[in-house]
Amino acid sequence: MEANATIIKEGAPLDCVHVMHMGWACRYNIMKDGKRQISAFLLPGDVCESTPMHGTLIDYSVCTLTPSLVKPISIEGPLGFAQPFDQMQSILSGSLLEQRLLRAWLANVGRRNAYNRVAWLICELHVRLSILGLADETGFDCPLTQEVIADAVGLTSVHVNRVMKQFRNENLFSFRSGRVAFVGVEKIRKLCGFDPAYLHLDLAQHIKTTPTRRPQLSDCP
Amino acid sequence: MEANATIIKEGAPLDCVHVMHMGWACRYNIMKDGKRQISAFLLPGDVCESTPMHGTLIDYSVCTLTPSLVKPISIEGPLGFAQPFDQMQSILSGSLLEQRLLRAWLANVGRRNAYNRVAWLICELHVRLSILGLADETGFDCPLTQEVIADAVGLTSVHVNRVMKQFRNENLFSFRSGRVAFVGVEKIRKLCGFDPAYLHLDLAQHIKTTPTRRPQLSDCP
DNA sequence: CGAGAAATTGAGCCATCTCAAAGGAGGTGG
DNA sequence: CCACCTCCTTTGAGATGGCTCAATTTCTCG
Repeated sequence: MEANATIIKEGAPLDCVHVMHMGWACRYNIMKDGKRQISAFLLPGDVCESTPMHGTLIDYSVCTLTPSLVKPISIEGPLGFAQPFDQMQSILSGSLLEQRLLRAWLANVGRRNAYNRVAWLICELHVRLSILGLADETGFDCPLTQEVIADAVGLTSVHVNRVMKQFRNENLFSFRSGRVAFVGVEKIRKLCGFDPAYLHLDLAQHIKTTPTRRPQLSDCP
Repeated sequence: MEANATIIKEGAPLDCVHVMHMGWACRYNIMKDGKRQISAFLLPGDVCESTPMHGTLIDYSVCTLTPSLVKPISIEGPLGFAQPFDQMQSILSGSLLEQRLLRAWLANVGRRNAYNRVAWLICELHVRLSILGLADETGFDCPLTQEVIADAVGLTSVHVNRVMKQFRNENLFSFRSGRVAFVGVEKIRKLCGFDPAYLHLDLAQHIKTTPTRRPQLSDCP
């Protein structure tokens, strides 16, 4: 799929599950006044549907942020029918993980200032990408626009820009031309109160459908 | 239970489910700097555990806000074992609803100003309480402190107070001595962009464990 | 009636927003 | 390979919404 392609439209009934194989996407809502709130970033291995229950009306939209490989998986009939228990379990784990992320995001937006908010998001992305083998201590490739980041953390793109500049000046990390380059991750985590364990990301394994070695973003043409 | 009693402590493993029968509670997280973010209000009929999966580590705390009647229900063994499918289904529906609420809250905190944010929360509470028969067009009893509201919507209690004053002056509703008294609900919904359908609250029925007629808050001593 | 909690109010500050313009960077047609 | 276009980033200036701090008043309840 192209960058900026719609995968899921708010209000549609769920009849099929989309798994990200390559590329980035985001889950979001558009408010009456046109503002957008992003509620999740979807990375390789993630499922676009936050709770893949057949027939439910979806309360968010999903679109790609980069060229992506998205695999749709059809669901036959209502869940809990013809579906092994294990699968149900793993859907539940996935749903649990989504909730944890959402609560963490809510706290991030509700109770941190712009500076820590952005730093925290960077830390989260770093952890998640590390698990996928898409990040290391030096940093990671990040296709996010400052405006996208702004919509995720409840700020203005202008202000995100200023905060980024501050990070650069303070020699914490730089975010330029699609790459987040760390100077020291620990320092960043400390200042924004990021706890890498908060997600219990071991759980994430349950919902991954692809093998341990994930496709690299760099594999992409 | 007393008001202000802890029902669930963050970090504990889930081994039992708590159903609210009477009174209000809230789910929250305390941040490293001591700030609190409330992520949900729990009303009669609600389950304190947002995803009752046995053994999972809970990433939030829950405490009562009023004197409450809370019924613990033990879970025998891991979920999906000795549990009928229907139950699993309803846990999943519950989890889905929690997610919808969380996304709505995130958008509320991330993308609305103080005024609309508080108005929106009031609207949500009104809808949920209406379903329980605890609210009507004239308003509802609301035991929330301005500080609690502030912690839910990412503001300061001082500022919540000023916003409340504005609502009063503009003749939209008043919030005094534990009662939200509407002048006109529709006007409020319109101004803050509240859509009563967003939660698909019909779904809520799935996770309720108590009969249609709920205990009234006013039944409480 | 007294004590503690919650609500209210004022004054001043500053974080973040808005508006606007200017500078890259990559992509495409000629 | 250049000119141009578009999208993104960067920067400035000024406005303001929401915060902090602190004092006062009102409620609630024993």
